[in-house]
Amino acid sequence: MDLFGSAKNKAEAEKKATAEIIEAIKKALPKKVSSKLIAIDYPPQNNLGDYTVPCFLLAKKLKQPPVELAEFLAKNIEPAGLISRIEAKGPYLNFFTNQKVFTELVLKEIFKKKSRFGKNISGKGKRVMVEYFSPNTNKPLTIGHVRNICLGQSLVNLMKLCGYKVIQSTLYNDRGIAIAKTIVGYQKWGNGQTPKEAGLKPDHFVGSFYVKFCQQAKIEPELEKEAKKVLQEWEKGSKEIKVVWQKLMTWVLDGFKETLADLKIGKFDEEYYESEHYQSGKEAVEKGLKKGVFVKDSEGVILAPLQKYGLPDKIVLRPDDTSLYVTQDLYLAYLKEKYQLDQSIYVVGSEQDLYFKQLFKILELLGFLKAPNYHHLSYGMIRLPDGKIKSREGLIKGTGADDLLAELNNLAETEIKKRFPDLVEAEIEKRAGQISLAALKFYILAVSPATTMVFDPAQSIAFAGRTGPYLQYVAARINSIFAKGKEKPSIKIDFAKLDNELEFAIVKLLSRFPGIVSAAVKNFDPSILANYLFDLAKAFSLFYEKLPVLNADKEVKAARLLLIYDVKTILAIGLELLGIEVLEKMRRPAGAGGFKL
RNA sequence: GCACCCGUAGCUCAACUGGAUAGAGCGACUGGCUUCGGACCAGUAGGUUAAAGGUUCAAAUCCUUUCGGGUGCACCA
Repeated sequence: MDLFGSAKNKAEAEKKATAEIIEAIKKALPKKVSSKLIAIDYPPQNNLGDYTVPCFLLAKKLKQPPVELAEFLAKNIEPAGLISRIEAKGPYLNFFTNQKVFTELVLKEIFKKKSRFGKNISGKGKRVMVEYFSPNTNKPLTIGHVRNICLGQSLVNLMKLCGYKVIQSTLYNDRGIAIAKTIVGYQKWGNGQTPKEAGLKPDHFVGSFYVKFCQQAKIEPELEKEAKKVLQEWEKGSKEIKVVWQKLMTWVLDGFKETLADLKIGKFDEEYYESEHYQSGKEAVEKGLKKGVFVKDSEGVILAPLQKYGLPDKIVLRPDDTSLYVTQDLYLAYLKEKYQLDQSIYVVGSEQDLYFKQLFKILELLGFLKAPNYHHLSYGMIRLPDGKIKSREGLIKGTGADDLLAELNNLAETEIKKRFPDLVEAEIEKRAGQISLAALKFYILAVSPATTMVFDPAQSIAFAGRTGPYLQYVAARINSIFAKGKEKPSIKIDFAKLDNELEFAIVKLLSRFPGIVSAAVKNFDPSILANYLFDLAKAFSLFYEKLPVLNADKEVKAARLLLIYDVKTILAIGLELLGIEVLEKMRRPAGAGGFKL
């Protein structure tokens, strides 16, 4: 990842500073060098400077020791424009910017552009489909699905900010042996009951039959055969089974809708159902055969020979012409053609890494998109401290999405009541929902996707420290200052008043936001943004602790109001990109009475 | 058996893809509200980056080997 160099998307101040640095170095050198050799970066610590150029590459090119070169450059570059001071520190050439001018550029730009700050055109004119969620429809959702949804959602938001036209899609895996098992379970033990009659959330109700089937099948192995038979009859079009199937699927999807609503996830632009497409996959296979992408072996199996690409061959159609999971992904590629996609992204767990390598190769051979335009956003699974979250035997307590949401909601309510005992019930509920969701989403999104997360239902998600609620809290505090001060921020201030290092640390972080957005999109990794937002919030807290805003001298106050206003702007944009709500207040509204200090 | 991923503080995770003294949060211990919101802030302890070699001016990062964990591997979805 390159948070700096390759990001064309930069704050004005940063653009200007880097251009000046490159220019100055080139001018000071006796020989002409390529700009590529001047790799500007951020120093590891604030006191070292604002920008740094490690001189190794240049030194090699110029055949000079890096330390000497850095010293030479430090002496021979005259600070000008945004650059106020240059220091050689070993082989590093460190640049300090003019704090006042830099601050002015950054704060004004954010104030003027608001949510357009951070926006860029890297995706302009490009159509991209992000397929995520894609659940099996035989059991309730788990925390794993939540990770998928959080990643998909924030990636969509980020790409939209970068100008992409994004089509959100999902694929319901509503066919297959697991569904057949659920049908058998319901037929055997369901007694024609409805979820309502059973007093269960519909997806949990349906899932209970799948679990019961799996438990019972261990004792009665012949149940497995029964399920196979049901699957065959279903595929042949048995009316009787279709009716049951339809009923169960409707329930499950209703249940999913509730969970998605709890997670504040909106509609998908395109919802695909495997049951509707799996048979059409054969057409896709036919086309592939004609193109020579697939071959039929002696037993009548149709496969894609992929060994010459370093991948195992992939079977795409059984000898009896029945299709496989991959068959329908091929068909979907034809269906998706109508969107004239430039890029297609699949958010799916890392256990499918090989599958997607094969799929993308096949799709490329079939003449769809070129390889780099397919991307598998692969994420690690979520495990319990002592193992994996198994879903066949039913969910382990606390790992189901609904349980988890309810549990977090309770925790949040308790926290709120502890702090504000006389808040009205409706307000407690509302805030508990917003805060617990922030905690969950940030907890998941702050970890880079590839990491296998270890999750302990009892203690993993907290509300203090490096958490979603902390970020909400910082934003709420800033709001609070404006509510109390009753003054609007303005850019007609004396920027020289913002001369504290705590303030400049914030300004520098603010200036990096556009690059952070670019990096998050480029790497398909929202955790870059999540971690940045925490750093920004933390920098604000440090400032807040030491320097008063409302009680400061008039001019200082005006300047600081603009600073914190811009912090709030970026926090709000960033949190929204992560799918996290910003709260105006986290405590009882002033004037509501009865608030005890 | 083969392939891919992973191993960083007691725990959960970072580390700008090879750069400066490996950083946060939690937990532990200590301190801070007559001052804009204590879901906060400050401080202390905690590391041979699984181990051993190698490449490099520079390695948690790249290569090799070993150990440990995970995930896949053609007619499941």
